[in-house]
Amino acid sequence: MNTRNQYERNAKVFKALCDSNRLMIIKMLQTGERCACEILEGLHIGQSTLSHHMKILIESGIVAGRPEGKWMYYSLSQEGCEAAKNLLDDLTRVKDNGNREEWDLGDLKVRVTMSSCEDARKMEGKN
Amino acid sequence: MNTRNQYERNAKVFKALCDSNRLMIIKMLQTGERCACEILEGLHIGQSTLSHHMKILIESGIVAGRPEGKWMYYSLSQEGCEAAKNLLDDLTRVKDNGNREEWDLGDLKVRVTMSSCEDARKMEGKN
DNA sequence: ACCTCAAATCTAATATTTTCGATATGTTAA
DNA sequence: TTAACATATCGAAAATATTAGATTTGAGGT
Repeated sequence: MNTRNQYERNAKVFKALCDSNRLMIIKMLQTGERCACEILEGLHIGQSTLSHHMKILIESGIVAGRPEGKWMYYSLSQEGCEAAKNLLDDLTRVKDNGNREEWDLGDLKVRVTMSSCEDARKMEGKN
Repeated sequence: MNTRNQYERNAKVFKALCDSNRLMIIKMLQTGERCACEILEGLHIGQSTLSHHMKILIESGIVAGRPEGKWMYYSLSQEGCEAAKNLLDDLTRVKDNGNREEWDLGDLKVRVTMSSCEDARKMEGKN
């Protein structure tokens, strides 16, 4: 079942992708592991801001960090990227009505099985 | 070439996906077209808030709207969903170094061709 | 031990997003 | 044409996210 929390968690993955600086960082990592200082040079942001963005990317699972001495190396996590793609696939997959899931949405559990506002209207007073 | 604007535009698609209410709306549309009033009943938000979310979803291309009389029917746009998936695929695809794209990132054009901070260090004073 | 450097954390300012209530627009029904 | 209804838009409040500067932490190097 999909709870509100599930949606929050899923939204978190996409949140990682909805800032243009973070998209640029991901682009940079496509060609391989990079250390923070390299990434920093390409972006017009401060060091603490970069650190904040990297934290969000790592928490989303899309990026992995590998500390080495003073440096921190970042790379795309294939598992995380796959997970994000699967999530988007699931989300955009069209289901036929027979496969209808139950949502944790109260009344809607009933209402969504109706085909239109007109039908819903006929129900008025019945529940 | 990827400009800053390109990243802004791409981020917009993901922005549509990073709110839990919008994810719930998308889930509802998986089983087919729904009118705004139906969607509204399942969510604990006001009517104007729903309208705002639907606008964001439509502008991202993921959802399509079909007005019919007083009602507005929403559905998943297969084109928009495909575009979002392609975008995510592109973003998470690992490239080998030969295919390196040029980014609109100033100095980084040079720097990203180096393999580590150590190498970069050797360059100091040379540019 | 001390100094330097890279990165993370803390704090506060600013910008953006979400939300709601009120109002406007546009459609249908009486 | 008015009334009732569905949705969109406007304006403001509240919640979140982004950012930078200052400070802290932790790893080397001297």
